[in-house]
Amino acid sequence: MAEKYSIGTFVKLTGVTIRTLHYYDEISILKPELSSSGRRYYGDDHFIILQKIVTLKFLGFSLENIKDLIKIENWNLKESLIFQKKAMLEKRAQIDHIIKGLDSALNLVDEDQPVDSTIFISIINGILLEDDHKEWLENVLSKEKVQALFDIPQEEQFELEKRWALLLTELKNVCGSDPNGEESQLLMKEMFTLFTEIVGVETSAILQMNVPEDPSHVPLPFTMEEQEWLGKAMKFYLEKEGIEIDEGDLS
Amino acid sequence: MAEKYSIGTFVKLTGVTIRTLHYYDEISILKPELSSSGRRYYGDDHFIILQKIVTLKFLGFSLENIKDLIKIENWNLKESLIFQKKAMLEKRAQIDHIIKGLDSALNLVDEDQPVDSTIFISIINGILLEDDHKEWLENVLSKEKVQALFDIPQEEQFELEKRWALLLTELKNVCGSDPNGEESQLLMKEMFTLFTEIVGVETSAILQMNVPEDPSHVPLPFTMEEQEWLGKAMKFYLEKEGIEIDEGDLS
DNA sequence: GTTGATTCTCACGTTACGTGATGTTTTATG
DNA sequence: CATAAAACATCACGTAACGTGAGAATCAAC
Repeated sequence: MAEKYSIGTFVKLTGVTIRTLHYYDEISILKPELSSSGRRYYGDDHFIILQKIVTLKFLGFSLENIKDLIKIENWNLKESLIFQKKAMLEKRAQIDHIIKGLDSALNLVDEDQPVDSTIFISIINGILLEDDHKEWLENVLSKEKVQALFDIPQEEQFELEKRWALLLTELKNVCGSDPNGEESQLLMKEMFTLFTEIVGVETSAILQMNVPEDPSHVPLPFTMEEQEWLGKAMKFYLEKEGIEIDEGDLS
Repeated sequence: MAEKYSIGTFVKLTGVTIRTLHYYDEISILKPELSSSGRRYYGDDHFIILQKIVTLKFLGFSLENIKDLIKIENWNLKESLIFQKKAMLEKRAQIDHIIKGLDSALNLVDEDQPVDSTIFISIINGILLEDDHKEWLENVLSKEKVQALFDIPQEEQFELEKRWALLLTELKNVCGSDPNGEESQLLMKEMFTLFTEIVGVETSAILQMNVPEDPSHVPLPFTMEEQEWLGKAMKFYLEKEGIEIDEGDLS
């Protein structure tokens, strides 16, 4: 009953491709018998091994790994399985993170208002680098405040992101006009309102936080000229509000 | 203010490697200015493009895709984002499936009893091919029964898998002894009990189901000889139970 | 002028095969 | 038995996004 199958019939039995069997032969993970003319013949034992291979592959193991797993009869499988599971859980967390980013991105582009690409990228970056931001924020705020910041519901988060994007867009539009003009100053007010709303502390407090020096590359969606203009507008606004400000805060 | 950075300083600003910038230059996704001697110099505009690239890469897009996305100023981003999200959701489902398989695998190897590798593979395969099985089962059972089958809680599922593995192991052990011996027949009884318990119908009913011809390669964890022996043992058992059986049911 | 740091261009390695191109063996048919 | 058609064989290159040297050229500093 020990039938031997040619490679053609074997692939029909197993569902893998001929090339795959060639490859497995090449890397010595599944070596068939050879006829005198060099043709490959597979039997039931090969069938079993192949099942092991595809199953373990399905579980996420690499062929290199599988090679060891089926060679070493002494399956120390448990360890491998645990390791594998940890890796998969990490992968899933990673994907969840990406999906979250995609959701926020979709939320932004969903509006009728087209969003400037630099703003878009800046905001999405902010979301994706959330964890870094969190760590960074804990330098200047209490842990509870930071936690509260990240515990706000998704909807609200979306809302804030949208307002932030809109504000940045409008800022970019008025850039170049009078920094002390009515429009500009209205936007400044909205900006600090948003700041306060997001961070949950007063404007004056924000400016007095001693920001630790760090080169974590949070990209600003503004050109040099725009940043300069922004600096002027903020200065006017803060002066009117009667808030002291050190020189050289706006890089 | 339009500073130009050498590649060395640029990588320190951005965090990517030199090789990456070389590569991006090569595939024309981020082309810096060149000095007369051929050295690369990057400016703020390159910085912005690079931010876009890394962000979109984070969102799961391929460089080929990104190339189009930043070239075509007309961002039809929304479509791409939706597509991307769908892909990611699929990926996550896939990973969830794998994790489920790993859990079952861990549950099996967790026992003191070592499990024969063919049995192990067979069972894990059954779990991983769950969906196929479901479809297959709907050919012979009612939809509700099938649904009920897959709705049983995880713990119970684990329990059944364990019993099944144990049974198969013991069967393999007595293989070769008298198919009508006491031990063999006890195992037969447990086997049909398990069948009944799992599928939820009587043994006689199982054997009368007309199984559709399909080459869905469900691998049995038995060698040819073992299968032959199994056939005999089953025949004895069913005869004692007074159940009719057609010839040629056991392939 | 000489060293040391920086940067350049090949060019191969990675994973698990897909996809031809081209040559040989087996099988089927007249 | 001759010949055509399948089946099967072995190269060998392509994939995605870089990592990792090797060896040569350029730059900044002493």
